[in-house]
Amino acid sequence: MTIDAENDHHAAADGPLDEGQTADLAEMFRLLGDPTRLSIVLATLPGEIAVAAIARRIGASPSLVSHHLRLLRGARIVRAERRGKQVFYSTADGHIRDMLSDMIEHVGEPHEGAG
Amino acid sequence: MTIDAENDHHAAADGPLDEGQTADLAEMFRLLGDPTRLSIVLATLPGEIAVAAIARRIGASPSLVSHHLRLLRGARIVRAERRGKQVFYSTADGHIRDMLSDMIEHVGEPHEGAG
DNA sequence: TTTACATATGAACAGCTTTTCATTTATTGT
DNA sequence: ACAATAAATGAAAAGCTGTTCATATGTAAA
Repeated sequence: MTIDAENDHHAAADGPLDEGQTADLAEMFRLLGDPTRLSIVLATLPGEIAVAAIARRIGASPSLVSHHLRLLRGARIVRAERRGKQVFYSTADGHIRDMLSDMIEHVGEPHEGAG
Repeated sequence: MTIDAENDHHAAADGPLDEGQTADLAEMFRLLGDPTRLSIVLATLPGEIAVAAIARRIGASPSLVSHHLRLLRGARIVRAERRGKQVFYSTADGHIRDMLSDMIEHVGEPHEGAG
């Protein structure tokens, strides 16, 4: 056995990524693709922040923020840590932070053909 | 006046990005967040490719691919060029290509805490 | 235990999206 | 003009998602 199941499952040569990786990447994009949820993630970028603070910052109800945080936690985009009554959220790891920082830079830069 | 309207519009200090930029970024993520559409974009990454070729590659109907391509064109994620009967699509510009390349690398790398 | 606060969860509604199928437009060759 | 191929479009169906409101859980202090 030189190849394992992870690389094989009847891959349809989707491009540089196999079907599973493409699905994973899409799922991540999907979660970042809602403005409320993206704002929540961006709010966790500078450092730990509690649910109510996120809610105030982005102008949403704590309930809504909590619902979204559950999805983001599930996808390991954010990480939770309880301290007393509050739960502090932060961006899950360096990958996510780097990725988002790159994206944020890209958004600021000018478009081709818009000169 | 030291600040202009672009930076002011009663901005709720959303983080590093203003409300409009956050919405734009979310819209882009949203479009990449569907597996079919992401596969289509990935198929355009290596170079120009016609609609029917994309359809074959990802195993979807030409009609479906065309519908998705319209959305991707609208968001300037891909660019179209007709040559004869066929329409060749490619990734719109360097930003998008860089961003996606970065993402693809990130997807391949190991998770923290999954050692 | 009771009160108060912070967060999480469940159910339901409204609106949106993806997909399919049928049809149409564009282009080339006979 | 006609036929053949490639792509685009429109309408309708089926399923999914974001949001709200009401309620529950966890935590700390009185």
